Formats: sequence, C-alpha cells, structure tokens
Amino acid sequence: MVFDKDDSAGYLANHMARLFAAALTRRIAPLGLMPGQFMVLLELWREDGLTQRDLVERLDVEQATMANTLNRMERDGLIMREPDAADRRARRVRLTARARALEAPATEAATEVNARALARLSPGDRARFPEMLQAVIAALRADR
Amino acid sequence: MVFDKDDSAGYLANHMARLFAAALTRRIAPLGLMPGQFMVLLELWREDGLTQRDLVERLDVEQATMANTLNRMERDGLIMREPDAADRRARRVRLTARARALEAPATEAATEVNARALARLSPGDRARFPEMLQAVIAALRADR
DNA sequence: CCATATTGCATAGCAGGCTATCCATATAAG
DNA sequence: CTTATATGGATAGCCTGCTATGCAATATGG
Repeated sequence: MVFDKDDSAGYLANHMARLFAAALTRRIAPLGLMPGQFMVLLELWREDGLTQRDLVERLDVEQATMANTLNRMERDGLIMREPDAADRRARRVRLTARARALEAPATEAATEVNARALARLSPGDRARFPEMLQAVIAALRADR
Repeated sequence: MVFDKDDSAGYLANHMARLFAAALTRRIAPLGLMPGQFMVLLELWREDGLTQRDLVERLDVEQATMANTLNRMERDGLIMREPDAADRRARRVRLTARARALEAPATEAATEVNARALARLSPGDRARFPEMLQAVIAALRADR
C-alpha cells in the first residue's frame, strides 16, 4: 500500500496552484502586479470602496493575510485607505487611477493563463472543470 | 465582459490548494508535521538517501525552497544530512526513526483528506479528477 | 595540467498563506 | 450609564513558495 503523490488530489492541487501562480506572475509582473494583489483587484474592480472585512469574506483568506496584502498594495500605489464615515474602526479601500487602468490588461492575462491551462482537456471536460473544482472546494469548506 | 473569479480555473486552483493544505495541516500537525515536510517524506519513504537535487526534481520545487524545508526537517528531527561518498558537494538526506514511524499515520491522514475532498463528485468524476489535474499540470509546465 | 563551465548547496530577501495577540471602537446587557 | 462583549484592524512570527547570489567542488575542453 504505497501512497502515490501523482494520484493524490491534494498533492496535485498544490502543484497545479503553484504552476498557475507562476504562469500568472510571468504575465502580470510587467504590469507591476502580483497574484495576491490581482485577486483583491478583481473584487475592487467589481465594487470599489469595500472594507477589509468585506474582502476577507469574499476571498476567503484570513484577516491578517489581507491586511498585509493591502499594505503592499498601498505601498505600490494601487489602493488608498480612507476612513469610514460611520465606523471609525473601519477603513474603506479605494482604487487609485493606476489600479483602475490595469483592469483590461490584467484580466486578459488571467484569461490567457486559464485558456492555456485547460487546453489539453476535451471541450466537455473543460466546461465542467470549474464546477468540479467548486464541488471540491465546497466539500473541503464543509470539512473545516 | 466581467472576469468572474468563481469560474476562473486559476483562482479556484489557489482556493482549493489552500483548503487542502488547511485540511491536511489539521490532521498531521498532531504528528509534528507540516504539509511541505509531508511531501518530502513521501519521496523519502519511497527511497531513502536521496540528495537535495533528487528531491527538487521529483517534487518540482526550487532548490532554495527545498534547502529551507530540509533545514526545518533537520531541526525537527525528521532527517539527517550525511556526506555523499563520491561527491563532496552533495549530501544524502536520511530519515530518522521518528520520520519512518510517521509513514502509516501521515499517509492515512492524507488519504482521508482526499476522500473527503472528492466526496461530492460522482464516482465517475472522482476517478477522472486526478487525470484532469495532471493534464492541466502538463499544460502549464509546457507553457513555462 | 589548467582554465573554464557546470553542478550542488546555502543564504538573503520578498510574497502570500497561516495562527495568535493586541488595540480601539461599537454594540449589547444590566 | 457602565460594564462586558463583539468587531475591525494591525502586528509578530512561522511555513512554503519564489528569484538572485555566492561558494565550493566537480567535470570538461584545450
């Protein structure tokens, strides 16, 4: 009874995620972006002015992780944090003009990575792959 | 034309990998193991006495990443590094008795994580899921 | 044989995950 | 109102990725 890592969903998930991150990094680094920043931008392009708490919920990362990522994004001129009118604990995260300008090229890069990644799947599999990932994610979240 | 992260294979891959890592961590931390150490042990249980270079090739991580992981494993009493008889640059990585004793409980934990993760897939999908991940991995490696 | 290139490994420094704490502010209970 | 609890965020410290360097030892070409 050997445990074969190449048949282990968990091991393959880690390997696949590292390769996705590397592929995305290669394409968005020229824009001055990193993958962790990109996923925050995805939410802010959809709705600007979210709080850190909103972002934590939508991206399912820990609050401390988000705080650090936002620090780097502020440092890099992608966001500004403004006081919330009603709650002095909260800070609204707002996109800079620079971050707004990156939406088209960055999402194009991500779309291309996804296309290349799924290129070897049959059209049927390709369509169902995201649903399968979602099902696994749902199962693991339930386990938590 | 919005980019929906919940349909993006790359975003889902990252999310899934984080959840897998968390699920595995919960089960192997009581054994004194972390996920990065577990994948090294998988190779050493199969063949003890590999060099760092061997491990880098088999696990597809960078040499610096492996050097740091091996440092932590040595610190934690999981491995010892012995000089290579023929090449004074290389060091053979050898399991301690403690690491050998962890094979059964750790692989059981990983097997259970995989089973839970795939529980919501149909039996057919469940069988094909690892192959699909392998196909995506192959495509991304070719893109690299 | 000697100079050069290659290889095996270590280290520094960064990103992005995490847990554990702490602080300030809001909210709820009495 | 006052106290207690809950919430939003910051910070410290760890693990696991990465790139970039540097060093010592081996292999290779003349």
